[in-house]
Amino acid sequence: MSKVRTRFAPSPTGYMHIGNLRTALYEYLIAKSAGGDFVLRIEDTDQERYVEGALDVVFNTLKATGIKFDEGPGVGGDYGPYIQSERRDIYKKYALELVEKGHAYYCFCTKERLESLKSDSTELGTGFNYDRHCRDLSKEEIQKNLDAGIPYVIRQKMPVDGTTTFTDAVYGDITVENKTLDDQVLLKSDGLPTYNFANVVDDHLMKITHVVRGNEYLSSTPKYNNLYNAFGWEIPTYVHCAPIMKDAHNKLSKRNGDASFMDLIEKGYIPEAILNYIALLGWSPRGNEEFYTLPELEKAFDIDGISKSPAIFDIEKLKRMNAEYLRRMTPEEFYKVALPYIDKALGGADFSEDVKLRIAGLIQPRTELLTDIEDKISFFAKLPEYSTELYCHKKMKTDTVNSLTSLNIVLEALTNGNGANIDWTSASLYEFFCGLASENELKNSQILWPIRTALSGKDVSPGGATELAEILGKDESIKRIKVGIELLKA
RNA sequence: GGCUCCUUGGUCAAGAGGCUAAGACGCCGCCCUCUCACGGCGGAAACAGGGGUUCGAUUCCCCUAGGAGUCACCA
Repeated sequence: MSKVRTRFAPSPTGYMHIGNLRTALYEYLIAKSAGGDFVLRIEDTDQERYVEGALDVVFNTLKATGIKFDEGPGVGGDYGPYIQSERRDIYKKYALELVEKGHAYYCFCTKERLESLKSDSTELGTGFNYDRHCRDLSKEEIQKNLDAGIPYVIRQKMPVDGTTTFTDAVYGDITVENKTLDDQVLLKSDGLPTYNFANVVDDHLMKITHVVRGNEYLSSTPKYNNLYNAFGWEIPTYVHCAPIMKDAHNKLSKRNGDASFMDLIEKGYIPEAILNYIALLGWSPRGNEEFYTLPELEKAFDIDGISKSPAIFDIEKLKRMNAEYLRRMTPEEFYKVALPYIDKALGGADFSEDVKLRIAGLIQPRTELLTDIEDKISFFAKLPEYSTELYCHKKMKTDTVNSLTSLNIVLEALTNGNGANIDWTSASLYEFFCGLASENELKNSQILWPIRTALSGKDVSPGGATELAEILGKDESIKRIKVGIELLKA
């Protein structure tokens, strides 16, 4: 059996959507799980759709996810060029070969004629198929038209009777009647091939063994097979994938304003989580494990696990997975990815590396998206204005009155009492505050909650009273407790 | 409309004739707890409908319904 080769063949539209990325991932995994090659090919045969900088989007996304291509633009390979617009002459040659063999023909029909055929067919409510007007032109007529410089396309000559059956690795055998097959255009009048043609020619020439693509191509696959057969080429294994949906009725798409890979990164998701999540959208592993690194996916992936029905993209599950990825990082890894967000949250405030490391430790289990960080920790740099309502907490049995009492007790103990020289760490502060509570016949929470509130100025904080105190340091903590006392007095 | 495909909890999904129909996200409850989160435990929640085949169908066949794709000199 020949070496497995797959290809990712995006057209450069400047937007790498999630569905595309998943297709690339599956192609990559199919190749790598079999020790094969993964090829990147750019399908830019439609010059009108070309977008400046689109290639970079493709490159950057693949790079960010770790999906490396073995051949393609920039890295080369034995089957280049890998950009279709640079392969123009190749297609023409093969198109002519097909004409020669009697499987394709010149068509001189004008756009106007085709338009009117089309409008007729919509009126009748039937589908549009080219009426094969030019299918049986004589050699002389063709030559005359060519000599006269009349623009032409080359069309594929479909069989008229019988059926065509093809096998898809996901959907199984699919049979269609040949009479439903259109004599599709292979070579456009601008000399460039259609996708339908370029795709087949390139996949063959590049020795692609597994064609992975969206199932919107399912219905045109019989035409491709007729093309392979006309050339006498080996038909690849087809792997058609159901789409990723935004909801029950709409695909995820740029048009709907849905997030691209890069959008998700900007929203604070990390590439590993995104990749892991989309691998599971439309594919299911053998066991119950859901977390896979790319190398693990290479081992676990199999075509049998690909599902036939569309999958709705669930941002909640992605979020959860992202959170889990962040938690599973070592503290050092987390610190590294979180640092830009931490620095942003802390503004210009002067915090040592050590303190930032400890802040990271506090937020690591509490962060779902990296973009959550700023809001969670900005109070470290600047105490927000807050309402004394925050001191009232039913479960903690606190209100503004006993909170004031508690804060005064704490302030006194910390400045003049036996807490004045306390070792300023979370553990010893915790012990000390609990001691204060029992001395004054208070619940721990009646001491700790007011402190936590005074230190953070927030209803929730990434850590309790003593954890916040340790990070803020003694001076700042006392300062904030005083602010709290003033607020409660007023 | 023709053709093709799809249909298990709200979502992702396992299942490949006999199971109390997995697991995960989300949701609810309890526990843990210096708030929140994390973690632990538990719960509610599904085979689109109807016919067959079979001793027995989520699983095989047919029909219906619903949904999707396609019917371009776009990919």
